[in-house]
Amino acid sequence: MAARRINENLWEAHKRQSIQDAVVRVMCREGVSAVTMERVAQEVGIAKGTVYLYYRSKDEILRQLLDLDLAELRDETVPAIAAPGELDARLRRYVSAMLAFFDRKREFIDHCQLELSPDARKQIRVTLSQLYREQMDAWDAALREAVADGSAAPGASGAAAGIVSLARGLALQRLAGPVNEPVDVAAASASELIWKGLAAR
Amino acid sequence: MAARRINENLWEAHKRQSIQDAVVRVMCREGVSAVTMERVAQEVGIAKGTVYLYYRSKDEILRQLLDLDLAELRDETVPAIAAPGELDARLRRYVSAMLAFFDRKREFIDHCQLELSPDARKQIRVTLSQLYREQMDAWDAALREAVADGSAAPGASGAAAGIVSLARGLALQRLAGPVNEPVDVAAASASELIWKGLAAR
Amino acid sequence: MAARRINENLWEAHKRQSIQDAVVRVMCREGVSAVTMERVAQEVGIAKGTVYLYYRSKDEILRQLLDLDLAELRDETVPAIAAPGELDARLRRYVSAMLAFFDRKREFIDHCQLELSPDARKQIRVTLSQLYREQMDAWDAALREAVADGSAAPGASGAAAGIVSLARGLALQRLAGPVNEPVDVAAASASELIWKGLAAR
Amino acid sequence: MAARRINENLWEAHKRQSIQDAVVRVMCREGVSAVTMERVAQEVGIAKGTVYLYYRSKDEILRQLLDLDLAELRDETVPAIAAPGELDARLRRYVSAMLAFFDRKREFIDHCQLELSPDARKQIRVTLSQLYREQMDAWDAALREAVADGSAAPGASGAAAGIVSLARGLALQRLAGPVNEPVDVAAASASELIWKGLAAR
DNA sequence: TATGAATGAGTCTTCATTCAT
DNA sequence: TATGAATGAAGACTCATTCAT
Repeated sequence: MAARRINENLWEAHKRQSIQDAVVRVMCREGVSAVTMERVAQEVGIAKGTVYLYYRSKDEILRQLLDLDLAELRDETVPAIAAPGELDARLRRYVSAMLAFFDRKREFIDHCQLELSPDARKQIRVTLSQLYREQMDAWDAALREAVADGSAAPGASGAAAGIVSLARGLALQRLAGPVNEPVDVAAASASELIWKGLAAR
Repeated sequence: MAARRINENLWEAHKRQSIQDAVVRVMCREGVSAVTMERVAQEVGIAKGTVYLYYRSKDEILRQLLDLDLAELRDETVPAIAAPGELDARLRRYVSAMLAFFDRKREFIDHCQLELSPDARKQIRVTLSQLYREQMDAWDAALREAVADGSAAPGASGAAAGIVSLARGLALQRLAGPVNEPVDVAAASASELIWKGLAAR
Repeated sequence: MAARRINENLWEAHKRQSIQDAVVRVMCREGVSAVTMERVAQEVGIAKGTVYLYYRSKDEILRQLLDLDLAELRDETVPAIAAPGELDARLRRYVSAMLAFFDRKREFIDHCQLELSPDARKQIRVTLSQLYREQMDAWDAALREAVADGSAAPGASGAAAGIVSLARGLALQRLAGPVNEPVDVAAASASELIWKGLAAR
Repeated sequence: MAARRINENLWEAHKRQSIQDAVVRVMCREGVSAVTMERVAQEVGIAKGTVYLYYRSKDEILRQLLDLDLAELRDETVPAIAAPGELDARLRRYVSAMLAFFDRKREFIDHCQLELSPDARKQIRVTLSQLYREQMDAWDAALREAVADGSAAPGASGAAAGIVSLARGLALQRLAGPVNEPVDVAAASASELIWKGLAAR
């Protein structure tokens, strides 16, 4: 009986997942405006009405899609900043995580800030904003510590915003065009830029 | 006759401008979904049908809107990179221009990557991508030159992508939340971050 | 074998009854639009598909519901008219029965004239119409008899339609607002109105 | 200019009227469930979207339809009760007005208590209830006066509810089946029933 | 040139009914 | 006999676009 219940949940989760996937596929291939309930159902291979057995509304689908992605992004970045290890290594890993995430979500993220109800949009924006704030706070703490123990230059502690911005900008950059470099390489050069600076000494 | 023609063109340009302005106003105040032809016409103070005398379609309006903005962004950033002067000053001016632009367009840009036809979206993306490529090329040239004359560290020449990304990420960062610092200050710290790096020496 | 058959029939009748009851409960508590097959099944505690083992369609359920109620109304009113006893007492009992029925069905009847297929509606209308015709016929007979034996005024024999109408209107009146008087009292004053008339003598 | 404005209003009123008429026609001929926006538009001979230029929603159409009818019913009945003249004549005229109204609206009214949003239904019910209350109050006053000047029997003053109920029941009676008698005749016998009573004297 | 009434394709959503298990 | 996931027809409503005036 319990097994039965678990299987049902698994099945439902699987169905929800396939709907989410279909949304992403349609969005990427055909653009946001193609994401209609009809088209999504067709993509999954089910009837329009069936989608409503798994989601109450179109809005709920998109909302969950973003929620899950934002949670994923948080889990992959914030802990990396506070992790033990040398600061420059952490910097590299953080930028790496950012780039990898955006590479993975590519076109979806690029499209997805829209077609949500105004409420949902506001919520997403708040969440995203909190997330970057968390990253900045983590960097702020990490930098202060590094300055204190001498591994970073005095004054470095103000750079948190810059680091997060660089990672974010780099990620968006990669979304726009064809990806030229592997994540690791891009992350390494960005980290080095920040770490060493341009100036000749 | 020629004067007549010129006046007509002036008049038409003026009308098109007021339509563009109306779109931006509505978008910022009421959100993307409020941007209907009806609402736009009402905002301009003309009839719905009249809008179609100046633009073939809604899509054309949005497309032009973005085109103009992108051109503006290009004019304000690319020349700044190649301008004469010290490299760090140019870096600061470049970042400054980026931030100022996004600050100015704030809510509009934030909303506007959508509601376009798939074609228009693709075009915008290409244009934007070209623009950032131009910025990167300009930085690449500037950096090589600086390395050659010793004002930048050897190796700095690979940092073009990072600089552009940082500026872009910083700009988006400012779009998300309330703006805390003036453009100048933010640009100065970002530039310094890149210029000096974090590492203690 | 026969017993088996009887049991099955009993079981089926029981199931059908519980479905009918569920419909009434949902209709009264949540309004007509809440009466979906899903909601009804849930109220009975069975699956949606199971309902279709007992009724061919939603329409059939509602049709039977009304049929049963109309039969009930008939059984409670028509015999009362022809029953032995003084005419004014019978009048009072008739009106009483009408009011009691509508009081009992209250919200149900009030809602139930709809959501039926056009066919079903027509049928119900015919049946209801027949019922009131029966009541009128019964009153007509009763009145003629009373006139003949001198207990009613000559001319009273044309009043059948009026009596039935008054009872019906009174019943609907009570459906509309909060019920102020007990059935007996309301029936007594209505009967007296008809029996004695308004005119000063 | 003013004329222009007036013409526009006339035109709009005319359009709204033709929509209302179409709704009634469809409702009567094909039943409530046939009243879809599509069908209504088709009946008027316009496009679906055009209906929405004149009414915000389906609900608004039905609501207005009922509002107008209820106002009409009120205007035709309440004043008749308080009008000068003999009480029995006023009784006859009142019943007459009720019957005439329901005859006129026939099938429409019979169908129309539904398909409204719960809110609208509640409002209609309240309004209708108030209307009958007004009729009862008017009768109450009229009866007291008549008792005071001796033209009605003492005790008649309690009959207001009965009169209104009789008229209402009679009206519904006529809705149900084919109409056998002219309004006048039916009203006359109902009035006489109430006025003289059944009892032999 | 300007209007705005009219259009109808397209969207989300509901729910009676079916059918494989 | 019972289930409930799946279906898809149908309905309300929106809005870019057209066109007669």
